[in-house]
Amino acid sequence: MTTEKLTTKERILTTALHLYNEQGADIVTIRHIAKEINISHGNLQYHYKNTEEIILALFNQLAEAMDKGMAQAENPAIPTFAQFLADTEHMFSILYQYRFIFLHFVAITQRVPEIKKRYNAIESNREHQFIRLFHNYQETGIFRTDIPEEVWIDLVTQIFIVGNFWMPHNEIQLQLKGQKAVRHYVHLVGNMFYPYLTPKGIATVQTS
Amino acid sequence: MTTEKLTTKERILTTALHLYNEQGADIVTIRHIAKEINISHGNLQYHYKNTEEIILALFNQLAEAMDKGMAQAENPAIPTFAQFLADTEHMFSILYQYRFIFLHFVAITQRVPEIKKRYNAIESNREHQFIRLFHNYQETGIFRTDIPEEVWIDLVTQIFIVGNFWMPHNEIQLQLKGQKAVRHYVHLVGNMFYPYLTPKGIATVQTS
DNA sequence: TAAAAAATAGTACATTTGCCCTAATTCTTA
DNA sequence: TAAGAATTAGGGCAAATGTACTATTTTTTA
Repeated sequence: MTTEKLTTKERILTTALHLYNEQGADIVTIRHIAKEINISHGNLQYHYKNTEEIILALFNQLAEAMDKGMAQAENPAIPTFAQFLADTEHMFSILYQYRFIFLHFVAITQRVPEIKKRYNAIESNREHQFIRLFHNYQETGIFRTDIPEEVWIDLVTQIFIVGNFWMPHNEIQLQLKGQKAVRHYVHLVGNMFYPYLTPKGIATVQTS
Repeated sequence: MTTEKLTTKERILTTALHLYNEQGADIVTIRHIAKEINISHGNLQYHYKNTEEIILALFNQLAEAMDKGMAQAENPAIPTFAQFLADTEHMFSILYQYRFIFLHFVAITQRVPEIKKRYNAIESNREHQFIRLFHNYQETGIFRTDIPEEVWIDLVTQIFIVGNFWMPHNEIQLQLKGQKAVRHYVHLVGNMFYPYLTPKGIATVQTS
């Protein structure tokens, strides 16, 4: 990382992200953020008219990072199950950096409707990716072929629900911090697939 | 249902529940609720010092309804998978009536910490119930016996995540209303179990 | 370097909200 | 029925917040 001076706009975003993650987007106001970086709230408002714009800018950062991660996971060198889990961990780590969004997901999407649209578009993409991946694993004999298509589709939905809401679940039930939380729920995702594996698939997973 | 006059306390709770579900607990204030039922906010405050007390009272209603539902599901006449899904539907319907809690679950538990404690206690109970249920189904040959214990435990966590967060997921992605939403996610829960079924188990499910 | 644009600081104001308090009214009960 | 308790209405206030606005300083650029 370079140590160039950050622009005010950049400092606003990093500080806002920090405060949002610490205290929640419902509590932190423009004045709080301004105070934290020692600028006037009038100045902050010059850069971002209101908190909605800041949240949207942060979401765009997240979406960009997710796009990169997805592109990377799209064509793995070796398409193993272990690789899939490593990619999932990478994705979950990115999501965790923006956890204030997912801890209050509905409130955020109500406050910034644009986010809902964008997120659903991303997820729709991701759904097709999963279906392709499953067929892939079926062809290589890792996943079972005696399961109705409908069940696979619902499996994708399950993954989405866990993917979007593991942070609230952790907040309420476990309170794990940082990578500990990430790894815990990635492990859970791994186990979600266990009963879908063939005997050969199970052998593959256990040796890796 | 009797048509006796409701007490002010009761009217406050039903009106608050309605407003919370419609507009969200973050927006609705004591003054809003008072206005809706045409009493002064001073009067409302006489009955409930603040909104936290109202929310806690509503949660207690929910907890009571859930307890009853659980007791009913505990010892089913015929322990079939179809019965299990019917019980799940009943539970999900109850949860849906108090959807304002689950749409902003983290915010609610932060605002009324008592709710977090109570809910975790309930869920802990429910976890044991599930494990017993699974063993039961294994003994009757409906569920597979070649799956590690760890995977069953994580299955319970999955069910909890889906059980607690299907409403936010619906709000953001599908926007189904009422029983349509309930049935959709109960069906999803049903499919979650498919790969855990034995061939005999699959036959049992399909004929029902 | 002078003018224009960008950035910054800070003021002002209307609204909302939680909270506290008092007065009036209605309902119980001894 | 009269005293006491419960209930109801509504005012007052401080703190917080979003928003708009002005004035000043710094940076760009022609």
